[in-house]
Formats: sequence, structure tokens, C-alpha cells
Amino acid sequence: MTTKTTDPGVPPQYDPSRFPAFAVTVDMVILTMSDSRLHVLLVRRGVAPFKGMWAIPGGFKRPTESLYEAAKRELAQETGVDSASLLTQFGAYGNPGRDPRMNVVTVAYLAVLRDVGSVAAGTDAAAAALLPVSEALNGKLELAFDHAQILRDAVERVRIDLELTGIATAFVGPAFTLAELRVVYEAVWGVHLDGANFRRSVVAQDGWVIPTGHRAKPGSTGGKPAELYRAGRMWRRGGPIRHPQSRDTGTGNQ
Amino acid sequence: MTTKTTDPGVPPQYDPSRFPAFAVTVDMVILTMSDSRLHVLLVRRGVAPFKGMWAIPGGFKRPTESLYEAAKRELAQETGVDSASLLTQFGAYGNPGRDPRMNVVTVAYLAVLRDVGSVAAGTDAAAAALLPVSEALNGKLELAFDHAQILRDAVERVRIDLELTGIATAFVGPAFTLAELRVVYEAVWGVHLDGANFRRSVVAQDGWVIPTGHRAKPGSTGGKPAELYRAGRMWRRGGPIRHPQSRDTGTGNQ
DNA sequence: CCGGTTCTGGTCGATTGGACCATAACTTGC
DNA sequence: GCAAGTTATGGTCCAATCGACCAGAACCGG
Repeated sequence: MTTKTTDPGVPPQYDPSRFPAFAVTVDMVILTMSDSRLHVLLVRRGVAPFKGMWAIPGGFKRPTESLYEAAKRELAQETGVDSASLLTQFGAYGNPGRDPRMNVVTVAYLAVLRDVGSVAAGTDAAAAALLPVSEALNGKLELAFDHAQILRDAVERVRIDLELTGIATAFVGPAFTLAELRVVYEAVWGVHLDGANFRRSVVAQDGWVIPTGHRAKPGSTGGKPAELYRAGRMWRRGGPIRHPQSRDTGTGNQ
Repeated sequence: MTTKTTDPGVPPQYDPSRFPAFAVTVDMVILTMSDSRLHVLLVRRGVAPFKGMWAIPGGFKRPTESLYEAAKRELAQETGVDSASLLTQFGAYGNPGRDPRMNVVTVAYLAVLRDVGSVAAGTDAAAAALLPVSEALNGKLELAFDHAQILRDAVERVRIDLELTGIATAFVGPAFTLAELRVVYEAVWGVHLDGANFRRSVVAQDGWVIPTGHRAKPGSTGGKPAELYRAGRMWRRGGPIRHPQSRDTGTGNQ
């Protein structure tokens, strides 16, 4: 519940009218695929604390908006993208001292974008950059606050949602080939998937991808032109592709 | 990030030193198995707003503790249980007006308990009760604030975690039979699982359950005494049992 | 002792997953 | 225009798994 007024064991010093005040912020982990690798949008801090370090974009929640609306507003401000393909809340962070200036609780959202160009255009190019997630998590980049942990949790959430929902189509454009879609799974999971088997699993699912009549033009290296698909409906439970190491006797995934 | 000081597009009215103040609370959905059904601990509100309605227990976060510590402290206060088998954060809720008195953002935790008796003993029996989740979600009980939504999300999280982690052992006691464990899956998912196949899947997993040498004594209806197990280690990805409807062509689970 | 109940191992067919091969349709280079 | 390389896409096949069902073992109550 919101107050402890019904509990007889409530300490008297916690009068609801004198609650401790917090700042509530919304942070967004903005992920996209670039060059067959998972990338995250980070901004460089210009002031103390953590001046010069990379950080996840975010901002204050206003009392008149919901957390989701705050995330959508901040996403539009930071990237210029109005309708995100996907905006999922995945965690709240409130460790004391995570912001040395004040008591801050932040609610973290995961945004999956497909249009890399507009991301770079919407924000200040000097202060923001799309960086590979692997570099941000391997300690090569120093992240401000507890943003390294937030990013780790976001990537873990993507890995899970990739298996549970149709989130993979959020990474690709409105029309895509199955090879593009397969790259999403391979990059996020760090595995190799057979193209033929992947195709079979995906098209066997009823309405997840819908074939457009058209075909993509091959890249510079040639090859048979691939059929173009568009995203169908999503699933709440059980996507078409499942993680290879997560179903056998368990010696590899504990 | 926590402040918008690095973004050139930040509105000037959002000076970090004059952030909007929120109360931050921690609410706990306390679930347990009773009579082969999923139950939730609810407290009855004694004061306005929502006087007389059922609510999820919770309380204010203190600036000196983390969100997890706040949830653990409140859980101990409400139920007397010191070490919860499981305490998972699953969502944050901050819709404007969700508490008519002030701006409140709540972080919701899921607690899975096994000892029903100590739960009822730790809190005031007149104001708290273990109620079936089905009744709380079917509109039979009126829940205060947005607690119906929070409870729905908690149950959905349990359903997912049951498939992903070893959360099922948190519902049963320190020594349990495989039939008890199977009841957890059946109650949460609302399905029927074959006992023999369930046993095979569970014992095939390496160290998830560990057989103690002993056997449970049969119930009043007789039957062969079942072997007793204790919980082994948990999994991060891919538990031994998977949801029956979540792996076929998808016509039933969209 | 006997019927009922529960546990536990066995069997078997259908489905699935993954490795591999073959062919189609495009590219570039000569 | 032709050969060689590359990619897409369909086919085949074997092993693993899932789920339904059966049978025996070990307990109850009467």
C-alpha cells in the first residue's frame, strides 16, 4: 500500500504528511543494431559529478505525467524519435548515494530503435554517441552513477524478451529480410543460428512476420535477393526462436 | 542520466536544485501456496482514502537504505519473516493521482513465502488476510489505489519466472516432495502436468533438487510414500519445466 | 486381505531442433 | 557473356524431447 496507516506496528516517526522527499528520474537505455552489433546511445556529461564520463540519457519525472509518458517525452527530446518501436520499463534504482547531490530514485526504460540516422540527428552530436554495448560493459568506458549496472540489466532484459516476445522486429526497419532479423538474435545472444532453420521457425509462427511481395536488392557481394517481410503481431509468451543453450541438460548455462 | 545538465536542449525550468519532490514507497506482493491455490497477503485499510478496501502492504523508503533493503525491512515488519525465499523487484508505478494525497512513486516487489502460519502470526490478524489471487483479480475484492494492476503484474511475473528460474522451490518448504512442487506449477499456470513426466524433467536437471534420504509419510488417503527433496541451486535461464502452451504453433497463447 | 490412492519407472509415437546438402538467383571480375 | 563467389531458400535426416499412457510398488482404510 501507499501509506502504513493500517498497520498497527508502524513507527510513529513515519507520519505520511512528513515523508522523505526524493527526486524521481527516468533513464532510458536506447539500443539499436549497427554493423551487426548491439549499440547504446550514451551522452557525455559536461558538469560534475562524473564530469566527462558517459551516461544514459534521462530526466526528471513531472508530477502531472506517468512514468511511461515521462520516458516517451524524454526519448523524443533526446533522439527526436516520436514513436518508439518499443519502450519497456525494466527496473528501478534507488541506492543511497547513487547521486551524491540528493536522494534520487530512477526508473529505467529500455527503448529499441531501428533508425540510426535520426538518432544521431536528434541530439547534439558532440555530446552523444552510439557506442557498442560490449565496450561499455567491458570496463573500457567509464559510466557515471550506477549506469553500468543499469545497462547490464537492460541487456539482460533484451536477451530474455527476445525469447519471450516479438521484440526482435523492433530492431529492424519497417521492411526487412530474415537475414537482418537473424542478425539481431545472433548479436544479442552471441550465438550462430542456421539460416535455413531460422527461416523455418519464423515462417511457421502464424502471423509474426508477413511477407510483402517485394524483394530486397542484394548487397555489393551479390547473392539471391531476399524476400522482404514486415512485422506482424507480437507475442506475449513464447516467441518463435529460442536460445540454443537454454534447453539442454544445463551444464552450460548455470 | 540523473540530471539533464549535459543536454543542450534541457528546459531551463528544470533546474536540478529545484526538482519536483516525490514520496517513494515500496509495496510487496506476498504470494504463497495454500490449499493448492495461489494466495496473496492483503491488509484492510482503516483510514481514507480507500478506507475499508484491501491493499498490498508497503511503506516508505528511507534515504539511507536501498530499495531492496526497504522491501526486506517492510517484509519483516509485516510478516515477521526475516529471510524471504525470494524477493524480486518487478515494476514501478507513478501515475499522477494514484494517491490522491500526494505525488507517490512506488516500487513493487514480489515475495514468495512458504510458511503460511508465520505469515498470519507476524501481522495483525484482524487487518491482514491471505486471500486467493483469483478472487482478488476477478473483481470480487476491491483493491485500493492501483493495487489491482500491481497484483496482476506480479502474477504475470511469477508465471514467467516459473519458466525461467528455479522460483518454484520458494513456494514449498525446506523439504518437499515432487508432487508438492508440481502443484506449484499447476496452480500458477492453471494447467495439468503429468506426474511421471514432471519427475523425469526435474531430476534430469543437474542440481536443481537434491534428494534427501528420507521419505514423506503419506496423507490420510494412502499411497506410496514420496521421496523428499531439498532445493539445490537456482537457474538464471531456462528452468526444467516449461509452459505447455508456450511452445506450439501459437494459436492458443497470443 | 482387498480395493483405492499415490509414487515411480517404462514404453512409444509425434514433434521438434539442429546439422548438412542442394538448388536458385544474384553479384563481380575477366 | 561466362566463370566463380555469395546469399537465399527449400529438402533431408538423425537425435533429442514432449506428452500420453501403462504397469508395478508401496502405502492407506476398512
